[in-house]
Amino acid sequence: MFSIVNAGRAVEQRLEEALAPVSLTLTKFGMLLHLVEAGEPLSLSECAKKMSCVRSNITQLMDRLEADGLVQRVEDPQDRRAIRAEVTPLGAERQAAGAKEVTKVQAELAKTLSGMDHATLQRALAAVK
Amino acid sequence: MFSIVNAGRAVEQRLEEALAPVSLTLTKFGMLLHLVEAGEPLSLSECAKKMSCVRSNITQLMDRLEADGLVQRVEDPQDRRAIRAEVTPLGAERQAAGAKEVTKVQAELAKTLSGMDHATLQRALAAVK
DNA sequence: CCTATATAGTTCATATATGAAACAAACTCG
DNA sequence: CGAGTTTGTTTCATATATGAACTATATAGG
Repeated sequence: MFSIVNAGRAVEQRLEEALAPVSLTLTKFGMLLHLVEAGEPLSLSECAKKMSCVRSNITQLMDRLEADGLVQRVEDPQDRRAIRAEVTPLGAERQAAGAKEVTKVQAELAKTLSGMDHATLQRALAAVK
Repeated sequence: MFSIVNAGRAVEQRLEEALAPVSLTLTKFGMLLHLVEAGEPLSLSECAKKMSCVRSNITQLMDRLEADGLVQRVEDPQDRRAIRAEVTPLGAERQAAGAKEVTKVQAELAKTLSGMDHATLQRALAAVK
């Protein structure tokens, strides 16, 4: 059981290290990825759902992303309560750079797990969730 | 790759939920477990090594464990710089209660993964580390 | 023996996470 | 329509984590 926890943390660590050179953390990269994939500004509540975390966490994350100039808070004309997060050009650029690093880690990991049955592994890990 | 990270987080979450009723977090339980297993007070640096974290983290963790009355800082007569963490009777009791909960989660997880080749899974997860 | 360095712990700034409480805006129902 | 509820965001207190800077002690070499 602790092998699963440790393996998860080890992969996280590797991703953090890979993203550090492009000045991103895994959390920031994940948020940017969701926003880029969505193709449109997402409300902070939607962001919280995508990131599987509570909303107050997103408030803080957006503060940091805005301070980095990667994201901008924009008002929602449809709902005056809502605030949407919009990726800036710099944010999109940074996300793309991060994606390259992540792909590298993925390739390394695939190599590490060569010889294993990926489908079986995938099924086992999915079952845990 | 993200399956591994997610699976790890999911297991962590389940452990946190299982430990909550005995007023422990996974971090606190882990620290108590190491101390109980050691069978003697450990210096805070040794604690950091066991927990695979930096020493400043242990300073804070011990502050919380001491506030909970689960651990006590004791001086080391051999080395006046060092401070050792000693489990209190309450701490030992709490650790034992936590261990029961952890065992339950382990059993559930084994059931979830029944039909899978545990050895293969174990090997794959170990390879990632 | 004294100086240089290493080790032990803490403090501080910061990142990430949660959950409770507060507040505004939107919505529902009688 | 207006009261009560839900939804969206923020603020605060707290837990967990890192790394740099600081202090005290130990230890090694000249």
